[in-house]
Amino acid sequence: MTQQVSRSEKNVTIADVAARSGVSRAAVSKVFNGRGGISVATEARIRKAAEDLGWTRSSAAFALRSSKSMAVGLILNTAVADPDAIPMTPQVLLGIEQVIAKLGYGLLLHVFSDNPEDENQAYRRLAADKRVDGVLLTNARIDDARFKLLADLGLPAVLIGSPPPGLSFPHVDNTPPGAGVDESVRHLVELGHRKIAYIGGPNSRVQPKIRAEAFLESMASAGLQPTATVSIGSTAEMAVTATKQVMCQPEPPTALIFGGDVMAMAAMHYLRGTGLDIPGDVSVVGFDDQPVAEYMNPGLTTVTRNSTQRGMHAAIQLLRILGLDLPDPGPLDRPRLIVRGSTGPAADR
Amino acid sequence: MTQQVSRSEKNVTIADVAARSGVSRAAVSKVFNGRGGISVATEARIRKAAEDLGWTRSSAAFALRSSKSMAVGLILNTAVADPDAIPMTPQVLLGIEQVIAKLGYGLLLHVFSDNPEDENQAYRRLAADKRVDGVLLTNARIDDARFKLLADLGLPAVLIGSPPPGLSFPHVDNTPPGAGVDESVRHLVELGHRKIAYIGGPNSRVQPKIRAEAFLESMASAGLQPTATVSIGSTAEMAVTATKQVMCQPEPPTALIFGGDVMAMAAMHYLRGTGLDIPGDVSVVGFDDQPVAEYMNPGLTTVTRNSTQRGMHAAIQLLRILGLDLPDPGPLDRPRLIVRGSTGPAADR
DNA sequence: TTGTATGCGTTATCAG
DNA sequence: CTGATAACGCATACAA
Repeated sequence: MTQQVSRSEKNVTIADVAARSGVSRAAVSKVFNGRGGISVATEARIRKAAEDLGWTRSSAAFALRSSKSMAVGLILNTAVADPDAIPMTPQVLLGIEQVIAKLGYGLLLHVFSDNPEDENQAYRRLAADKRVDGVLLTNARIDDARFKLLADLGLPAVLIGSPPPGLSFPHVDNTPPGAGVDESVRHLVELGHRKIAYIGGPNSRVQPKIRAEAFLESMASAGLQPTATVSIGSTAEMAVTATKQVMCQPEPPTALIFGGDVMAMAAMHYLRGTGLDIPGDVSVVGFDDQPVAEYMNPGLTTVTRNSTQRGMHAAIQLLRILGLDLPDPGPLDRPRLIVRGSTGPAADR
Repeated sequence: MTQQVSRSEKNVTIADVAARSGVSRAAVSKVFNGRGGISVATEARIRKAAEDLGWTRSSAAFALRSSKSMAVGLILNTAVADPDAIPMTPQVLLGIEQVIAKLGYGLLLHVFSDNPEDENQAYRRLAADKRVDGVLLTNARIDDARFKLLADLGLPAVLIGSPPPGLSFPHVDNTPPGAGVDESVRHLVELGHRKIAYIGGPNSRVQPKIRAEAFLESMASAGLQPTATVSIGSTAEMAVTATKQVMCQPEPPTALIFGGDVMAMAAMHYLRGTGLDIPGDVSVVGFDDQPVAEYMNPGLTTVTRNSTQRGMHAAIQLLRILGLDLPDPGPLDRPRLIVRGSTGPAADR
């Protein structure tokens, strides 16, 4: 029982604790920072005093003095075209939080619009403000200026995903970064598909580009020519547009691989509307399992990744850079293909 | 062109700005805190100097001195039963961010597991730490201790959703809080349905309870007896369990209203598996439009809310409590029923 | 209109 | 092992 919670909880400072336990403020500080030099008895007395007074160190004073904010920033940049979509699954967030919370770190969220100009400003400010000790990045662009900028600013950062080719930057991703797409292709080839198309996000983003390239490679190793490889955008609308276009070709594909589940689901919806049967006429594969992909009719065959783990590893890597003594988390789980009803034997035509 | 970005960006402090513009530190402070008393010319000089030096006030020092952290906390409590589900759509997050970011506030995210014991601790710490000036709450429980606790701690807070009945607490929700369910019932009644069941989240949560009650009221005003009202849990699995049970009754309903879209989608999936036609045999209605609800087959009839707006209003209310001079945002948009293919005329049996 | 002095709560240093 | 004391960077009353 902590008595009197609301007893005009003034600002109980370290001085109060020191006074109550009859020691100096420095002694209290030492105890609560794990720095030795305090006798066991004294430490117990100090801890008790702090407990009684309900004292917690002021994060502001701590930050000022130690220039550690004990917070990491998560920076999401939304696409202008699709302001409603945050390129981040809640699971990643959860993973990050799980790691940092128990180490006393907070997660400061930032959502920037996709405007490189004020983004520059924003990052500068972030570094100058020192509200965070490091940042987590997502959704890298091919010509992303953030990597150089952050390096210049000296702000520790870890990218969730892969950096642009040729650039070395701390990041967390599967190896190879295109993992998952190869399995999708293999699965379709085994089902007898020869005419396969890929419809994914814009080539200006690293992740979609990598996936498109992985598709091309996988097709090549299967000895196949892709029917189409479309890099367009990550929205449902764009997926439909691209699907329409691809299916209107003289030799339409019998299977479609998408860069994301929402794209795939939207396309399924559209295809059904045109009277095509899935998977009778055309097979559909998604990417990055959405919980609801399972409930589609037919269920969507897709690639699932351990998103919570992605978040955890990213957080761990960042904290390691910040100097915390954490074990290397090792590689990420390999993405897995989940076969459901949206893929079937190739139509015989 | 800001010259020399990486010129060992030491700690450029307010003193540097003062020196460069030939004034005292106090003058600089005054300019950047909107307190008058500085001549236009001097102010311009000061601002230019700050610009040149890339100076931003240290958030730590500011927080220490002014005891304002310029951050708000968003507290999510995940259900133990379903650790992968954050009870929060990204849109709400986006709405919050849009409001607070341009006012210089940061969003500090916290995810607690559903354990009331350490939750208490966590809130105490949150208040003591003063890392946030106020908090946003979600997912209220009927016997939620947080409201009293936060009041005791003097930590400003706004609940997204409605507080437990009988309790007054700053919050943002539709009026009435059950809005949307009534429309669903009316829609089904107009289609000729008489046997309607409701399957929603647990009664221990405020929101699900309110929705269940709204369902009962709407049924009563239509002169109907509900076939079933199940309060179970918000997961897909639980929705399926409940659906199975409800449909096995001697007189199964011809229409099902669910407390959430994921529940509805999972149930649709299950119902199809049992050979039932949607909406031929049974109509299905969801709640809180998920973008993908549209792509189900048939499309899911559901209630959509302006989630971004919910987030914005919650943030605005909190900032108003914190003393910012913002206009009252007024009421939320009323939820709208979106009729898609999952609802149709009542089966004739 | 501008400058000076002081304190916010903590940690680091260094002498006891 | 302990206790002063000086920063950390800023905001504010008050003096000029």
